[in-house]
Amino acid sequence: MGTSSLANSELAVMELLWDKERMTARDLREALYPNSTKTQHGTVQRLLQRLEDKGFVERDRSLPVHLFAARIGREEYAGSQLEALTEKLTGGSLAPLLTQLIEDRKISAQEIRRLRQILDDAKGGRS
Amino acid sequence: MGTSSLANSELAVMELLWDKERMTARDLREALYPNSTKTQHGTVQRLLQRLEDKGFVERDRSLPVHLFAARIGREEYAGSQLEALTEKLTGGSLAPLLTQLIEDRKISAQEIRRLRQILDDAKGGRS
DNA sequence: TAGCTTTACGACAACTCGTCGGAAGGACCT
DNA sequence: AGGTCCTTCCGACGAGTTGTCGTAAAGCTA
Repeated sequence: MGTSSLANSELAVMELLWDKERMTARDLREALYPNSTKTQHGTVQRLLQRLEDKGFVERDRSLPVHLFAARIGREEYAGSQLEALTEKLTGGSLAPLLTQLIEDRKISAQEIRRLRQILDDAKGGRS
Repeated sequence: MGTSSLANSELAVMELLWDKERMTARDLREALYPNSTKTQHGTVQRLLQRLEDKGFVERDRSLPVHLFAARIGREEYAGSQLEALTEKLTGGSLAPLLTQLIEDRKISAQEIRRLRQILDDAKGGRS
């Protein structure tokens, strides 16, 4: 399904949840706004609610102070974004993008080796 | 630096320019809106102007009827978008994304072979 | 009860995107 | 010259998104 995409502030929240697994709104506020004026509660709550609406965040309401957790992993999100990108631009094929990055020297030799390794494993190791 | 990104209608224009190399606004209007009411030439002009502002399109003003051409290729754009994506989500590394796509079976065996081929060529064939 | 924290939500400004409409100018024909 | 087309140029608008703010309601703790 079309996993929608994350805006900047939303991504910042997700980054924290990807690192810490379970946080309260207060934890997030303190991490995002070091000198937290009181007004920024609302901002964080707003972000969390929208992320919940979009299905990116899970909210544990069993306690009065809710706990938030990422519902989709960073890799999973990154993968879906990459898929959307190839779908939109190259008919779903990754090859042209990879070619371009290599031609532009955006990929190091080490990264190339790593990618080869991944592809080799995929070839042999399908269940 | 940061090549900004294309909205849907803008992408539609670029797709045409990527195919045809040089077009007038009229060509574009007819391709985009088959039953072109008169009002839509403004829309196309608007899109073209914004694309020109963003640096995606080049406008030849030497004739009264301007000629438009893509200033960045599809592959180049796709590559820059992929680069922005990895930069934002995985610290610039492509490996996690590739792993994810393979795990989710989003990449066919044929595509995997193709990617391997590209990587092999890159390894041997650097100038 | 008073005080503090938290949730829930309405509202807002800024921005983007796609679209519309109209002013201005040039080319061409009669 | 006048009229008609076509084109460029640009202001504006409605809708949607994003980040923010303010505040009402609810719940705990003392």
